Formats: sequence, structure tokens, C-alpha cells
Amino acid sequence: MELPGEIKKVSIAVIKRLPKYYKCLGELLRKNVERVSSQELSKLLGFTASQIRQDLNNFGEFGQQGYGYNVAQLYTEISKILGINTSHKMVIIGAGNLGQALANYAGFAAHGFNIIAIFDTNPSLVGRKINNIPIYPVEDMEYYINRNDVDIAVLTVPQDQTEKIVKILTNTDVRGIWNFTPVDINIDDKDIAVENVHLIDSLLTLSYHINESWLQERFLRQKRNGQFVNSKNKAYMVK
Amino acid sequence: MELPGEIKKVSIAVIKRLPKYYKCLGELLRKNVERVSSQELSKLLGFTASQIRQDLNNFGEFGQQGYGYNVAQLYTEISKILGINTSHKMVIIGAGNLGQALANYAGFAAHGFNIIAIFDTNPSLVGRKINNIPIYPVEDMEYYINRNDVDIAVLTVPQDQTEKIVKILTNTDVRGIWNFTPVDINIDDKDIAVENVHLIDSLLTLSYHINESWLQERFLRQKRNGQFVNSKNKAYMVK
DNA sequence: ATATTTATGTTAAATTAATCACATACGGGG
DNA sequence: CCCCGTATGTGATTAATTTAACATAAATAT
Repeated sequence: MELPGEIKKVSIAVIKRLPKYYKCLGELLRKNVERVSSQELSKLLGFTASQIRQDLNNFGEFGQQGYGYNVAQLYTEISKILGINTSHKMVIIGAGNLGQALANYAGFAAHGFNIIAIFDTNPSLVGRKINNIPIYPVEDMEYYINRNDVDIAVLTVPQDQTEKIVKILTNTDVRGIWNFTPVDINIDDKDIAVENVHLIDSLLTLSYHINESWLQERFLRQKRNGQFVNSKNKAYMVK
Repeated sequence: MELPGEIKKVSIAVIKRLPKYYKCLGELLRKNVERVSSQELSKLLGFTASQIRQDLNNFGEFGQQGYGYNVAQLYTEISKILGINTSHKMVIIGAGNLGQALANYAGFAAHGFNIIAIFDTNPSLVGRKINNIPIYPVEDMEYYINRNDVDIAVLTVPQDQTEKIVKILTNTDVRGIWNFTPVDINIDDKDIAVENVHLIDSLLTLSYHINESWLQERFLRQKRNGQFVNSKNKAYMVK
């Protein structure tokens, strides 16, 4: 039962689709497309028109019957929902390979995400700059973040340092952690959002899919040859 | 209805959890833990014991009633399911920031993923090595991949080059594409698995969550002050 | 040996998500 | 100004996923 005035819980599946909408609408906007229907979006995105309408209705009534959606308006609305109507300040913690790559990546600023500092323990890195972003010692991190209204901390430190860094971050005003370490972060006391980018998980998922088709081939081959019978007819039980 | 001998379709949700099981079991193995119950795994992973049992049963009967699961055996089984009982050959396409960072990352080899070559169009990079991995011109890519039994192509090229590269990859024996470009790849003709790592999407999801809590605060504040009523009681409709 | 405890594999129930279907409202054309 | 076509927003339906429940089999203790 939904109490009056209560916030409707939006499922993660919907939230994960929002960036797709945002991107697609951005492209339409650049092509000077004025209006778009859920059906047209369906073709572009590969979701059903029904799902698109229902997704958007979690956040408001942005369309107009008989007309569709105004591209510019819907783009603005989704930007607001995603919190990218205002810009964000980020710091990168850990100036290793990945940290440096992210610091050099130009794409974030286009969406209002600005990297303003990097932190590292390595004295030979501290004082240097990457893509014109200064590297400071980790000891200064807590003070710096609070002082400069940093929203987002990008975690690219080695696995064993993660816990220590997260502990420090809970003392700051940081609102979100973009976690590239393989560790699953859990923060109890404070309201800090965490988004994990577990690259190894992603690679293993790919490996599964590669393997899956191979298993199927083998499975069918063995079935053809009459080699395959097991108690439950499970493909993966094949020895 | 499941026909005898037919492969049971495993849902993506399950597949995405497999790497978590794999990682967790690896840690238990290193701690010399011999056996583990679904309940213990539940505590470690944060999934329900019921879900864990059901997930694993998609692939076989690995446990024993009254005992639980043998850690080493289950680890091996999951490794097989994920296709990491054998090693994989990878190439990186695009020696930019991200491509170089991935080339320098040591963690892949530990799971049997070996990067054997990098390809780039930039003549000043070709001929050099990154982390002892040679950089070749993109023109040699097709030949090289087929010649060296490359399984996986890691795509870290600029957005506008993606389509061209994917087209070339469909002519090769590559089995999977690990896609770091923002483009959504669709391959019709050939059976190539694609796993996307859309970093911007991930960052926007984080931004949403940061924004979400702020919206809620504002929502409650306005409700307290009696400022908030709209036709549908939707939080996001607040002006 | 036998009883008791434990923890699986699996079926059933509950929950959640996606799709369908349609009444309704708006825009455009005559 | 009115009618017709279009495409939304939403309630109903269906599908998928998660959780619960339990019968059963193995391990352990007596």
C-alpha cells in the first residue's frame, strides 16, 4: 500500500536503464529531433515501448497523449533525475594504472563530473600532475575533501588499502564512492552511495558466455552420439 | 516444459552472481576451509541460503545433505562453469589511457587471462611495448587473432572507430568482446559474446543514488512544511 | 546400530518485474 | 470548431525471480 506522499521505490533495473535513456535522448537532441514517441525510443533502445513509458512514469508525466515526448524537455528531466543538472567534484584515490587512466579520460567533464585532485601514498608521485590534476598525499585527503565540497571519491587503490581509505571517507562529506577495487564496500553509519565496477566479475561473465556456447556444442555433439545421459539431463553434469 | 536432454536456460541474474561465488570460495580455499554450508555462504555473500542453493542447482548437485559443500570441489566446479579451468588469450585494441591501464594490470593473469598483444593505429605507439606486451598496427589484427587463437578482444578504442573494428572482429575466430566503448555492440551473423563495461552509465547510476537521498531529504522537508502536495504524490514531481 | 542433527535439492508460495491492453487526452486537419 | 488519429498513462495480466518450506539423505553422537 502506498501512503499518500510516500516516495515510490524505484527498482534498480529501472535506474540502470536511465543512463541509456539519457544517452539516447542526448543523441536525438544533437540531431535536432524535436519530439519522440515511446515506440521510436523502443526501436532505438531495444526496450519495449511499454517498458519505456512505465519507466518514465516512475518519475513523472513527461509526455503528452497524441504527441509523444519533447526530446529537449525529457532530456532535461532525466538529467535532473540523474543529478547531472549540477556539476560534481570528484577526487581519485590511488594514482596507479587505472587511477591515471581515469584522470586522463576527458569524457567525464562533458557530463559535469570534474576531477579536481588525486591522492596517493607514493612520495614519488605526490607533487606531480596528471592531466593537469595535482597529486596530493593521502594524509591530506580528509581535510581536502571537506574543504572543497567533493561529492564523489573514485577508489582505485590496491585491495588491501580499501578498508582504511573507506574508513577515512566516512569521516568526510563525500556523498558517493565509485569503487574500482574488487572489495565489496559496506558502510553502516553514514549515507554514502557506493557504485561498484568489478572488472574481474565482468570479465568472468564474458568468459561464462564464451564457455556456454562451447558447452552447448559439446552437449549437442554428445547427445547426437548417444553418449549423453545422466540422471537429471543437466548439460553441466557432463563429465 | 523441459524436454529431456534440453539445456536449462540460466538467467543473467544467476550468471552475474557466479563470480561472487568464485571469489568467495577462492578466499575460503586460501584459508584452508574444507567445507561450507549454504547458510555460511549466505552470511559471507549477503544472498539468502535458499538462493545460493538454487543458483548452484542450475549447474549440478555439488553438495551433500547433512554436510554442505566441499570448498575445493565447488571452487573447481564453478571455475569450470565460468570457463576458467583453461587459460584465455586476449588482445587489447586501442592503446589509449584505458587500454594501457588494462595492459599494465596484473590481476587478469591470476585467473588465466593472458594479454598477448595490443593493437593501435598510432604509428608512434606501434613497435613499442607496454608491460612487455607488443603494440602492433591495427591492419595486422585480423591475421594475428586467427593465427594465435585469440579468445577475447578488449575494445578500448574511441567511439567512432568501434563499428569498423567490430566488423573486422566478426571475420576472426574471436569468441568474446570485452567492450569498454560507450557504443552498444550488436553482432548478428556470428556467435560472439559481448560484455559491456559502460563506465559512464555506472557513474550516472552513482550520481542518481547521491541525488536520490538529497531528493528524499527535500521531499520530507517540504512535506513537513506543508508545501508539498501534487496530484499524484510523486516525489519527483516537486518543482 | 540407532537416533538425532544437519543441510541439501526441490517444490510451492510470494514477490517483483515486464508486457499487454485500453480508456483518455491532446494535436492536427478540414 | 469539431472530428479523427495518435500515443500517453495506467490498471490488468503474464512472466520471471526470489524466498519459504519441507522431504530426504548423509553425518555425527550415543
